[in-house]
Amino acid sequence: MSKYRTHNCGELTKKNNSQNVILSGWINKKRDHGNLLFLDLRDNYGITQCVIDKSNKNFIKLEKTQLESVIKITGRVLERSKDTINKDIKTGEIEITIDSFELLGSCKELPLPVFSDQEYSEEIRLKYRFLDLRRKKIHENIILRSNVISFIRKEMNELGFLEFQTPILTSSSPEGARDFLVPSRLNPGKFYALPQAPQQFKQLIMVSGFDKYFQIAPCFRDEDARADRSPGEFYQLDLEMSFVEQEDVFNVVEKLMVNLFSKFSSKKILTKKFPRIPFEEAMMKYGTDKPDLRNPLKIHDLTHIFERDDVKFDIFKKLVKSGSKVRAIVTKNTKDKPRSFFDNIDKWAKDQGASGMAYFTIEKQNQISAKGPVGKFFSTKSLEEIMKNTGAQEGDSLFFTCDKIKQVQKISSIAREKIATDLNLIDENSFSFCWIVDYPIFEMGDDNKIKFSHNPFSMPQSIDGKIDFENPLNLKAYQYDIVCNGIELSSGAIRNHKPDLMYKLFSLAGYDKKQVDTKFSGMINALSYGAPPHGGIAPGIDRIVMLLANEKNIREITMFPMNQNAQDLMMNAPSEVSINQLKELNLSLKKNI
RNA sequence: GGGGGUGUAGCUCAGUUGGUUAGAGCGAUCGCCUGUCACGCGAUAGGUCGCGGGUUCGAGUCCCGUCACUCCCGCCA
Repeated sequence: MSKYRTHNCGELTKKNNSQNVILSGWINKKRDHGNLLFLDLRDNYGITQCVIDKSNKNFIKLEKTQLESVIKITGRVLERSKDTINKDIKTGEIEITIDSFELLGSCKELPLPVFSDQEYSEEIRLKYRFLDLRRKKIHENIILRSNVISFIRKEMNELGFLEFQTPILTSSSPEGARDFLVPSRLNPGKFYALPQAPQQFKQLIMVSGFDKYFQIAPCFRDEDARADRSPGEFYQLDLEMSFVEQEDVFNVVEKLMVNLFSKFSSKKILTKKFPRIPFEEAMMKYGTDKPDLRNPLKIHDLTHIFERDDVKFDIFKKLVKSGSKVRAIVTKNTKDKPRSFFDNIDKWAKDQGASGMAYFTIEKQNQISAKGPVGKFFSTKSLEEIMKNTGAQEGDSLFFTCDKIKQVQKISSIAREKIATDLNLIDENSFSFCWIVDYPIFEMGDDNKIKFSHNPFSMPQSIDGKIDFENPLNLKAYQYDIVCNGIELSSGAIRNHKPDLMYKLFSLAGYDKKQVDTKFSGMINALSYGAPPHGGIAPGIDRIVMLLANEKNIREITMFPMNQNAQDLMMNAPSEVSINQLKELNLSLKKNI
């Protein structure tokens, strides 16, 4: 029998009536009636009410013991009378009559109340994270995270994947995010880098013949924080498979996501087979490559309407002539919405840096007409054409925006979100997954040079067995993203396992063979000794847990997060180091830091 | 690097047009209370109004600067 407990604080029921028990835990709450004291004892498993009265010699001592102190009590389970049952806790049918107690760990005056629904500043929460983590909601989030990770491990093992660790001290990668560097003592002047992802290692694992690999992999990128992005480190479910095509990877991930999300959330998954949306189509319909498909609104291109002579909306017509595009969003049956609804969206668009959003509502008396500030510029025929193009009907409204392609995509994408939110069109009780596929390999850089738009290791798609190297900007890759509720969970690809093809693609981006050999020596060398076709993906664990826990901030699902300035306020990291440590590493600091 | 928000008691917040001694709830301390489960009642302690400067007879309040936290942009192959 344990010295500290016979039961935990979440398991006793009336079945245990009149048993003698020992419980240990934190004092969650005291209700002191002067001669009678109720004390809620809490541990990881639950809360149990304990009672003591003044006839017990321990009464005064216990009455004075601080909240959040850790105590051990011995006592007897007593079934509560009907009118004193607490239905809110698992152990609410019983209480413990305290016989004696022992103070195991005393607690000073608390810098933040643990038992409370209050919100606290991030600063105090992070500094006293061990107290913050005792609180119910975040405690449960962290447990959820643990359960999600074990579930993933179990599923992956059952699917025949092997889990391997890859090095944490590795080499700096030439492209991508900023690296965290670690100076090498044995190699003065040289640095390790922490991996941004185990990308090259997992491909090497495939070349080594292990067939299917996964890892709950820590990844390190020295980039600025966001609400959904920790500074410094995050975790991916990194996976890679040999002898597969894109659909094989999709099948594994779809099955995993559906199992995972249905096990850990009661929200419904809208489509169990995730729609595949080509990148170009996503950019057109949603203005982004991470569309929230819970949102029923779609974006329509109406540029050609503004080339018609019977449309007199000159501001847009002029812009269209100089190469701008017009995009529109249709809202169903909004003819009775107040003027303020439309004006708010126009004002909002202006706040977002757009020139605003023009709008009108389609009406029909004798013939189709448009009602609204710019309605008079549209002829009946042009309106009929708009209705044909967009599926809009009488009583529907259209919101227009006109700008250069990138800006018009951006503003229409966030307008789609804004309008749907205003009209309450998004079903918060669902998950909507999709695959974005057919990413272009290259894009035109600001310097008018062709550059890789994503991962340079992706396999280009061929048409009729041929790859069209003459038009590199048209080349598509077997590269894909998985998106859920507008959040990018991950991107992945079928890899380019042919060195010749890799040299060719790099040459299109302006790298000669020698540069490729230097930059990616490990990879390119390995691919030259018999590499299997392979591909994979790496869904972000943190974002998955955020979706499952319904949290907007990554710190709510991270045990010991850093603040926005990448500092750990509890451990005081980063910190200064001694002169000797620097000396050993052959480092010196600039004086004026 | 840039933009927005916040900063008043241990915690969460209020503080009017610039005007006497800066308040409340929770927590702490002390006292009363034997059926509470956000127990109740009474009292006490607790403040560099983030920091520095300015305007003013007078600044928590107005102005300038600065720091911290946070959200966003840039960045994130």
